[in-house]
Amino acid sequence: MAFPPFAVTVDLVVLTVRGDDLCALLVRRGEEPFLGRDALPGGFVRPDEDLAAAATRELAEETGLDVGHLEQLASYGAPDRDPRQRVVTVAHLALVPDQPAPTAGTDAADARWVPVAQARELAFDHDRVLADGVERARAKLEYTALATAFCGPEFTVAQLRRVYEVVWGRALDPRNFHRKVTGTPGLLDPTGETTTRDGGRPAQLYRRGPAEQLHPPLLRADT
Amino acid sequence: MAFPPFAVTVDLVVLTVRGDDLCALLVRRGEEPFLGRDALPGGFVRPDEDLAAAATRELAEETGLDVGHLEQLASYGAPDRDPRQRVVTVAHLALVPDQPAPTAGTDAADARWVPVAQARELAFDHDRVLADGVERARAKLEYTALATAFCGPEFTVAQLRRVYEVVWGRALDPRNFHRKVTGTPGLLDPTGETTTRDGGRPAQLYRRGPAEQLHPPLLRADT
DNA sequence: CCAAAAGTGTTGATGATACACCCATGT
DNA sequence: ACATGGGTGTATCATCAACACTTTTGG
Repeated sequence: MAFPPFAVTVDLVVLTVRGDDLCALLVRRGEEPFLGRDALPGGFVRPDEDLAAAATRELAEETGLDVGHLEQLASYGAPDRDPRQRVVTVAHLALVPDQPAPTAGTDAADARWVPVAQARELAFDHDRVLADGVERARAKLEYTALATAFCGPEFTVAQLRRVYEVVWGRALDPRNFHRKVTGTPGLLDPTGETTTRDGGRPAQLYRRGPAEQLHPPLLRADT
Repeated sequence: MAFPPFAVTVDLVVLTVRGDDLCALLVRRGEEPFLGRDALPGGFVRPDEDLAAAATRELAEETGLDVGHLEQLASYGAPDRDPRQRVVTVAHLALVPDQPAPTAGTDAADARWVPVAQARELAFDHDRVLADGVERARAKLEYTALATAFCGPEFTVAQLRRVYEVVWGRALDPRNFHRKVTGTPGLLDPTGETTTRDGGRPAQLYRRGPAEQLHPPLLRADT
């Protein structure tokens, strides 16, 4: 059977919360096309490899990161998106805890975190892919327990709230947020430990619980 | 540059509401592999064609249907999903109004509607793809105006409610549903016309309005 | 008149927001 | 003592489920 040959790649929108910014992992391209421009990390899918496996492998290669969460985002296959040949890319979204710096991996020694608000003029159609990934992350925080993927294995309610505030760019009431998340059964698993902090009352430490969905959802509407 | 060659296809989960069932469009395979089994309609992406364009073209070829809504669903690319060669398929979800029957198209003269509850043992990994499409449709009815895509250009509130009841498999209160949808600004656009009906008070006819999102959402939870 | 389906009003429960207030720690 | 941030109580407001009720047609 004759069929048109395509190259298939995976690209990764890797997001984290650093300080006051939602950041994406970008690599500087070392070859044409788009030489010198920033791009999302990614690479070819191997002949015997599933799409999810390819995404996991690329993420491990580009960064030594703990992966909080990895899911398929969408596929992009405009005929002219790569000037060399016909390429369809299956983009994936990864949410990871804040790491000191992405450890230099094999593919991309110069991978670095860039606030998504400043990530512009990326190679290929990666502006669009990044925007879709950010929008997906914002939407999913509303009704899933995904925000915990941005935190380390143990975290306080205030750290979790910080994630929501940074991703949504909106202040939340600490009191109501606390009641909401501690009142959702299965969301948070108290460790019994507390943190020593710089100048306030110590906070309870939690691990993420078994709940995946948030019911009822947290809303980001202005109202 | 060397890269592993892949075939890329689009597959379509085409859903409609017929009577008391949510139905999917299936075609009987006329060749190996999976000869004689049911499958989702689909085909190869052409060399100069976008993914969305390929989905639109296939949908037009397989059916002469009015397309209420078409969106990308997900991609599937397990190495062994097609025994002949490495194929990655980009599945799309289409919601269409109830049509008397899919008109025999070029590719699939025997395309037909099958209730999703009875669609089993499909070719390739299409059981999984269909299940993902149905779940996506169910979820999106909650917070978008997508249900109108299942209706014709003009419809009554009761017809729209019927869509929700069939897709969710759950009875809704007619009074509360009516208030909810007519009270959401931009969702429904009254035509001023009414229907003549079999034995009750005539209903107002509506067209779908400009609103895409439902705020607040309609919930399908049991509570 | 009666049946059937459209559409309205009202009520009690539930959840969200806003904010006053108390608790535990470092300096 | 007091600043800082963690955590609780409570009033007000919006929304929802439930259901009695009225309206408009066909037989």
